[in-house]
Amino acid sequence: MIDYVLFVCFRLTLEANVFRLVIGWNMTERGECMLADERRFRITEMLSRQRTVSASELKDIFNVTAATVRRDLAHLERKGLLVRSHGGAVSKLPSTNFQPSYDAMGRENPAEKQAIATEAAKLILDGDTIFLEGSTTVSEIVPLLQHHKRLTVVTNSPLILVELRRHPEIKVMCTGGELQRDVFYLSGIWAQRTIGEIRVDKAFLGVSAIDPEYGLSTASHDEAAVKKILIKSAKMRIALVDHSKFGRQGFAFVAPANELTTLITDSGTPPADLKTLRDLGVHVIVAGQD
Amino acid sequence: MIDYVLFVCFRLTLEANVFRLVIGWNMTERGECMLADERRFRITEMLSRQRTVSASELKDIFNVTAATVRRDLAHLERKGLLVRSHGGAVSKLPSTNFQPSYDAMGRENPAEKQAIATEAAKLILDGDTIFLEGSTTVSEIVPLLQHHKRLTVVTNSPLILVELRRHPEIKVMCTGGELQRDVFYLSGIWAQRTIGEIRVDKAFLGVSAIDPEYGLSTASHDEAAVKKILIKSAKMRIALVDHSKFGRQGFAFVAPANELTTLITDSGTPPADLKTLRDLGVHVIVAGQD
DNA sequence: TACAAACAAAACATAATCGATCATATTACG
DNA sequence: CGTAATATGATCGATTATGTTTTGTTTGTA
Repeated sequence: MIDYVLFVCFRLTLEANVFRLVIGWNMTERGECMLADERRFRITEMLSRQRTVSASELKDIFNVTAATVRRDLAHLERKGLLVRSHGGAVSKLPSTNFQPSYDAMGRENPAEKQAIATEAAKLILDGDTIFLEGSTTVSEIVPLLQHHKRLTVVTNSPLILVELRRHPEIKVMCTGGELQRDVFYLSGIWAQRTIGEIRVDKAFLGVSAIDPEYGLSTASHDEAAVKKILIKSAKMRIALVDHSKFGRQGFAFVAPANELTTLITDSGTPPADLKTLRDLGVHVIVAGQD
Repeated sequence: MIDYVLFVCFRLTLEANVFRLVIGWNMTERGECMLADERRFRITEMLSRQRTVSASELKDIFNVTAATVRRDLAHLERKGLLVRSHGGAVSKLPSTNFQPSYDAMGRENPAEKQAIATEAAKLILDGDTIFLEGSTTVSEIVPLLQHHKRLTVVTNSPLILVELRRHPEIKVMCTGGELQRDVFYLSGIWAQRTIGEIRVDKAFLGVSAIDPEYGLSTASHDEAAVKKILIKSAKMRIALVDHSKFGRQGFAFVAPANELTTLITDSGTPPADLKTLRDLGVHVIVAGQD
């Protein structure tokens, strides 16, 4: 009898307890009345360790309905902390170094990104000095530089550096800095200083979050600092933003949208956002349209 | 009584959880509650390591049917991450594509270089701050850094930078500078300044020409300038030199041989040269000997 | 070539999950 | 006290993920 009780106890508590241990709870702390914010905080805490969470697990842990879990995840998705997927969510926290995040998951919307990069490449003239910032969209520009003459390219992305080895006529410079490996991006004091010392004709910015009113923002403070200086160092500031980045606000503010000279996006972007940007004086190019 | 039951319960769950942790499980890895996204992520992770995966293998690993595996692979193929083939899939990740050209670059004496790099890695201690200079021999050290703790690596080589992304625990910094694409080496004023600002425990120098009497030299003036500063910035200066570099004099002088703390070479080097170096006070290690 | 075994594609079934909507409870605030 | 705002739960049709089955396809071997 006692064995059976123990067994049932074991089964019942096992699942939930794993998570409680993982996220640092102990048994007594869980009250019946948990605030929504508290719950959401716990979710982000889990995601900083786990990469994914499943909706049904969360339902059991917090003793709420699936609807509430969905609302929580939707909320956190709007804040840019995770991406929802069927059955749960995937972490988007910058601090989480789950290995091939750049290699693999940065490959979303390849067609849109390529279309955007094609428009961007059209803006580059022979003899230009340009800055290519580390970002999956921006790096798509590199293969399109075949036929440009006398180009100077400055970059803070090791990947772009490696890609550029195929273009012997291009003069290539690297900013240096500390490697943020989740995004494959050099930042920090060295990057800031070198960028501050130069003046480029065109800077191609990767952007992870844009809200036409709030402006550009990003998940990392370091990255924001680099972008700020880059914006000051460039005559033309061209942002490459696919539609999934719109309406988002990241942790660190970069600049108001009107500091951009040009913004290139794809046809999936809400027309209202495009209009707001144009009213701010930004030259908006929509790739994949005539 | 009930307290006792609860206590035993808790003990049991605790132990089960520890057991899980020990054997490397976490919840998401367990077949029943794995998100599709998680599975696909794992596949890309595998592909970044081994270039190909077999469908039946994946079926067993994830405890799903072949149909699901095929759908996953089809999904990843649409994203451009792999190419499907009968019985599995082949990676299309940039890292794996990139590998061959890197291999082709400097594979003259691979066995010697590897042996030299192995000796070099033995000199690296946990917690060290090291400089890895761009050179094919030096970059062989990178895969050997798996088990070192709390390392800080500074480098002027884009290749080493890219290689190091597989070591999430290592803090990585890049000097910046202008790219010399034939040797894949960052040099120039930015590189010189950043190296001048730091102090590393150990610098691993690639050397393209060494003459025990004349000293170290190289083909490019820029490269020589960087090396000179690097030698000043390092407490230990370790040169990695295979036998083919001996008895040569390059265009630009770097430093006399006695500025080296240590020199690692292979067994093909003339004993007379080794003796001269030892007489100068250089600690000479011959890789591939006892 | 013929044949068996493994693999792939398509069509269907099922269960889990999602989105939207409405109802209810709780809180905040005048 | 009443009302608005918010958070949560409940329900239902739509969507998605997965497994199953059937029917080709490829591959290796005699």
